[in-house]
Amino acid sequence: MPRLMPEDASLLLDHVVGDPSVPAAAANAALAALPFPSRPTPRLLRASLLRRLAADPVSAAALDSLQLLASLPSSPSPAAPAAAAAAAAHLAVAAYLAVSAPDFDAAAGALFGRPGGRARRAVEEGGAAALASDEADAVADQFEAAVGNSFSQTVLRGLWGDRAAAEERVRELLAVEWAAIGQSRLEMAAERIVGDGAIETWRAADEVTRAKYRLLAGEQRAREIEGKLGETIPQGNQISTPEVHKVMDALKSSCANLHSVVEDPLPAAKAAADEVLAARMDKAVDLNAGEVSNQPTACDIAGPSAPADNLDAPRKGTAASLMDWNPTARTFQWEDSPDPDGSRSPIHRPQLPSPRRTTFSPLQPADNKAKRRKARKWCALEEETLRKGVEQYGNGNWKDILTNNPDVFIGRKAMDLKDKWRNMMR
DNA sequence: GATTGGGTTAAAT
DNA sequence: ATTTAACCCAATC
Repeated sequence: MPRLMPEDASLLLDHVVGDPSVPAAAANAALAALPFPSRPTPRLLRASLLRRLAADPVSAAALDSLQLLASLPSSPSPAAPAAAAAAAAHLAVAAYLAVSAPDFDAAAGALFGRPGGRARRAVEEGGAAALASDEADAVADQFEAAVGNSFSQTVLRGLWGDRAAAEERVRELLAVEWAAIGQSRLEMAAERIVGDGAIETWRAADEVTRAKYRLLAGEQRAREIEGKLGETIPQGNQISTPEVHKVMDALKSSCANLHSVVEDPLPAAKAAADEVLAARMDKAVDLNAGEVSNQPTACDIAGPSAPADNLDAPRKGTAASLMDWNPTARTFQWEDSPDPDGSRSPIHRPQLPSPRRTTFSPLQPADNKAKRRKARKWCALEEETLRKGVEQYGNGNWKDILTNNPDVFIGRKAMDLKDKWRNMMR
């Protein structure tokens, strides 16, 4: 058995750490067990940052990760949703750090002050393109202006002081990023050898290499590919002894074992992406519905959908708000209001510039038919986690089980957990 | 909003 | 053709 070379370690980490269905614990174990490559693949670098963010989504270190992530060369498709999610997460974390710091003035200055503020630099020209936006500029200005102004600080705390909201922005970014992370080097190689590109690859291979391909592809697939090559399988070249058969069987079963352990990450990633897109489209539709009643075809019209919607001040409670009757109007409302009875006239509310929103157009808004998700088989880890979850949180508490295992149940809904449990109990 | 029972779809046998 | 697993819907709490 040859020693594990650094390139091999790099390939393995690229495959495992970059696979969203591999739980954090397993990825960390792999990272601890193998030398981290001196020149990691972009995918591995990205995945490492994502996992670091997942473990610690709202902190100074997270802000670093977010900025680093934005400075990486973008994934295969530099999708607009990804950039929007990155900008929203970065802004939410930076703003939360500022408002939650013991010394607002110092923190806001360090983060948003001109010219050297950490977050300011990231969102301005010359910083990461993905993080730049009019909204980010506006918020940076707000924070800068709030230094020494306790009233503005109160407003900003109300707007940005919800840690859970900031974390949610980061989780949304993680979902988008994982969905776009693409194939590992190993998967691409596998694709070339047994997938669509097989014919060309096999044609170019010499007989020794092709023999290896045959082992990797399995007997049946190899026959298919060689059939398409228009060549007969050279029986004469095959050594046929019981020993060779034993070795081949062993290889095949270890291959099968590998397949059963290493889940294809793409379906989960696709599901996660669909999830995010669907959630956004739902929001768009809901806004339209609330605004224009009795208009069944309203979904066809591009509405005021806004992915940055939840960047709003956390609006808890049921107090009536201007937002209730005029969705385009903006008002501030904060939890730690000094007059909880609401007796103060709105005229006294501070006049900070409202964060601007970038309009977001979901793909294919015309197709309102919510299409059925493609059925994706449950892997052993999911089943085991579900079993443990029912034990721990109780039968029926699907939401708890789901939200406490976000790494495992990627693209699943609470309802799916219920259905799966029903199947498992049959 | 979360959960549930009953129903539909499509893959597997 | 039948069975099974994953997914969806609408009622209910």
